[in-house]
Amino acid sequence: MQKLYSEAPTSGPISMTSQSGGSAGGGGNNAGGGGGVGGGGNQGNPNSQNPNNNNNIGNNNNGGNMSPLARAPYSMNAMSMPVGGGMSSVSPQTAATFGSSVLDSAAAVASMGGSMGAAAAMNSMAQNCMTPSSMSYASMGSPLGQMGNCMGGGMSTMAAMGGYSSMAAAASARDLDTGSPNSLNRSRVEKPTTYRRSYTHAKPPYSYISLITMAIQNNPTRMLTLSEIYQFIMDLFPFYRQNQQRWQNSIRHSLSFNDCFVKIPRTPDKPGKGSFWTLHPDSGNMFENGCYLRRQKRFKDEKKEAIRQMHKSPSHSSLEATSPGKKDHDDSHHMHHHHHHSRLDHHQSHHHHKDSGLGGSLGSAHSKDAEALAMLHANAELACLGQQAQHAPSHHQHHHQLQQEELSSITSMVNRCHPSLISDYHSSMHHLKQEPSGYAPPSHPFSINRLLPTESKADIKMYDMSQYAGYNALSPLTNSHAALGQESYYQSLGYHAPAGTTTL
DNA sequence: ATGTGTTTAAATAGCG
DNA sequence: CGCTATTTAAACACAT
Repeated sequence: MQKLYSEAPTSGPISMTSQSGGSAGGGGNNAGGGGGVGGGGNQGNPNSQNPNNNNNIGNNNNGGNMSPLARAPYSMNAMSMPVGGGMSSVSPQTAATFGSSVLDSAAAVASMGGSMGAAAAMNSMAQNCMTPSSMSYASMGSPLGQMGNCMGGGMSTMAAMGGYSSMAAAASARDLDTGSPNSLNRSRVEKPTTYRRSYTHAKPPYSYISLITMAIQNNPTRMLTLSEIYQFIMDLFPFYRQNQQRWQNSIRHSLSFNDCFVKIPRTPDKPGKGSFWTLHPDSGNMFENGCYLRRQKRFKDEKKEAIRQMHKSPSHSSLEATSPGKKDHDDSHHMHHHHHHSRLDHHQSHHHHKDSGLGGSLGSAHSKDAEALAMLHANAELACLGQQAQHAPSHHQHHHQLQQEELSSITSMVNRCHPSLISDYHSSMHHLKQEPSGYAPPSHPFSINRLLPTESKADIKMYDMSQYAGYNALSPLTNSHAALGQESYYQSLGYHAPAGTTTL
């Protein structure tokens, strides 16, 4: 029984022995900060999960106005559009694209998607290329969709599953939308629509790591600034328009704590706030098991790990740290992709030099490097895929069938997404992979089923489904993507836009 | 001041 | 039920 998600970001009863104390650490001087005491008790009463209090602080955007109710449940429709309740939080570009608040305009959805029943559409798309028209929708610029590279088929599969038929969508849309942007249905809202409310507040079934990965993967450059990551998440999931302070802190923590995320310094020619974040080239498909809530094993960068180790027990000389083959110990034993070194590593090693004082992996960055790097990543990811497919997870026999399917869907995604990568992709595949034969397994491990409690499957209600579907099938990005066309879309993201535009 | 990053610590939650 | 991944809080360090 995996839990679906909790209502409030907070979560429960945190008992916490309040006290904070120990200042343990302190340590790390070098790297950043360090310090403090940690854990601290939560100040206020922990249990109160009222999402309301706190945050929103200024962070701007977000909709201040959205009352919980106002916030539409994201039905697919809602999802499909950038945003909800007020576009306030939506990125300018996106907003512009859509003009008015989407949410309300269920109609829009209907028209747009009309049928887009996600599932069907997606699947078919995956298989072959789509016609231009289908492409628009399916082409999934959807975050999830594009995640294909690494997040993999899983996401897309899920989307497919979602299959909330358009009717479902329609229905919900219908309710929600009263037409005017503000109409937030006051009156109706009041009614005990608990369930609906819950949607709204429902926490997406993805870990922060998944979310970050989605965000990064979704971007053509495969590099995002912190604030862009935030924005992506908020645009996609209304849930995160609340309690920003809380989850954003978590995001930050995730970024620095997990080796799979690599920080790339901003180049002088691109002034701005923080650095760029990207995925470690070797991180591979961290969600190959199809679970976006918890990976089986955390990805660890050998070097960093070594350093950490060293840090801990200085006794071990640097030798160990340096030796490449080392470390695996702790986790390696079972599974992983790790070394199939091929050209990937090559690149990688080639690239990094300095990096943060520590192990430095990746970090150079001369503007073009950035691009190169992005490319590199793309390649790496693709390659990973290939590899993955190749020697399938021998370890856990479950998902093997996936590969084919995954591969093909990914292929199509790749084609759709980064034209420039296509060739690379092919060559990678060439290298690492045999060609897909297309047989499609009747059911795959990545299915939404895996995300739902078995027991409750039976009672999954339509809205539940649509909720999931919403997460995957359509996204603001998808639409905008469709509407603008990739290039424009990229630009709209501000990668080439005038300074300031993008980076909030 | 505020946003970014790091890091410690503790609580919680998936999963085998 | 145990192990460990993830989430949440907080304290800092730094850069803008």
